[in-house]
Amino acid sequence: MAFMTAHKKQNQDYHHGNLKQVLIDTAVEIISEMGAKELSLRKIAQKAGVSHAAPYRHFKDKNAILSSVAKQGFSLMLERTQKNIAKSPGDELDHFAIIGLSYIEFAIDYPSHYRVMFGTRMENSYFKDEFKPKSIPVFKLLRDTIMDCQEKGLLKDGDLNQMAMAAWSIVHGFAMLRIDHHIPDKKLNEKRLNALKRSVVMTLYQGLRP
Amino acid sequence: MAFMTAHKKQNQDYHHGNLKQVLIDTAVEIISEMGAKELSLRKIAQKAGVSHAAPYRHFKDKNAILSSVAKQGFSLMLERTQKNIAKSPGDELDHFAIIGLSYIEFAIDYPSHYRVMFGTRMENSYFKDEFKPKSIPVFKLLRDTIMDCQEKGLLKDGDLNQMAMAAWSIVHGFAMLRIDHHIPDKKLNEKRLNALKRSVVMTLYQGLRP
DNA sequence: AATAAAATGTTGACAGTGTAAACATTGGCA
DNA sequence: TGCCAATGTTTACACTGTCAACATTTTATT
Repeated sequence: MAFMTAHKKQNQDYHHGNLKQVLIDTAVEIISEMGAKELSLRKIAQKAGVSHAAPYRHFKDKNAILSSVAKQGFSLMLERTQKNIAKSPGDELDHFAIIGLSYIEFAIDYPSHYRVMFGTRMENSYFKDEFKPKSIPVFKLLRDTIMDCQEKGLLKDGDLNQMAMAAWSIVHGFAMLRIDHHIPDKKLNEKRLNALKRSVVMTLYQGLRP
Repeated sequence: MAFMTAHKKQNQDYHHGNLKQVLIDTAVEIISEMGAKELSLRKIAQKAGVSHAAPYRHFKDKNAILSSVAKQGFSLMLERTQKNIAKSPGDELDHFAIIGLSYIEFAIDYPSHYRVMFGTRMENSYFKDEFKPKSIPVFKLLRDTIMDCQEKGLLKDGDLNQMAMAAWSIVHGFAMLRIDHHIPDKKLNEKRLNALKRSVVMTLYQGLRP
């Protein structure tokens, strides 16, 4: 059956080499299609064409897979934000707004990732100390940008932590409300959604001006 | 064994009459102690001292119990907010700030309720159309208050929906980040938490001024 | 008061879940 | 080649939500 090895992912019964990444991707797919609540290890395994216990060779437990999804999410988010900033010729204040908009847009474009990234943390969490704000590059970027704006007098001279928290709160809140469907979907076309997004970020912006 | 009927809740094996409310309360307890993820129908039943299928006489399914928890939560939230407003001699703008603070404080004081109230909505949600913003009194109160402030020139003359969304976003975001432990608990004593809360609401406040 | 009906609670069953242990197969290295 | 570590499978167990069949208790009807 050598001819079957022509296409890679289909019929390599054993040791197909990149199962780890396949499982992560499959998890994301399932969350997208059926919601995080429906995600099960066995569904992941089945959809990946592998026995239900195979994932345990690559992940300690189910949470470990979710943790990987989150890690990939933070990476995507940073990348996108930096790209958007690089595209903009504006000053630091513009960058501040771009960070907020990028944050919201990432959440809307990758809701599965986002929900895993910012879901409830319990004591027995799969996010030991890995994903605390201080160790997440995107948050460092936010803080630095606020500081830059403060130094140039573009934002008010308040407590940095408090200002960063206000910023994080408003974009996180909007993103969560949106992807969890608390904002009615009806009659909210792309144009209106964009206006709403901008309005929310502008409120923040205005709230932190000198 | 007639003497056993002296105390009510203990030994009425059958038909104890208020099982429905007992189950709701037990659900809240379990969520508080072990997190929403750990909540199971069978644990509820066991803790309530009843067989594992008994809840089905009072609730269609597990989600129906959660729905009841949410309903009770909205009720508590409205009550508390109204009480806080009644206590305040201030003007509409003060009321606006009080609504925001009350919202955050409710979420922090009743995190189990709050998580159920504002958790992810899926298509197969237990919240059919019951808990849409428009039909929730607290949100009506928020909108009305913003309108009053606008009429008196206390808040800017923007789109009401957009302004309400900005307000909701920031308090929801902060509340969620807090109860889901994304804001590091360490070194955040009550005093600092209060300052943070106020700062967040004040940012919103400032962002919506004329 | 006797009895039928409705409400409420229990038992047993089933499919699906996460996870661990025992077993099987493969690929690479000596 | 032959061994061994890596990878995948099978089997098993306790737990979950839910349903159907059965048991008991309360309420309504005669």
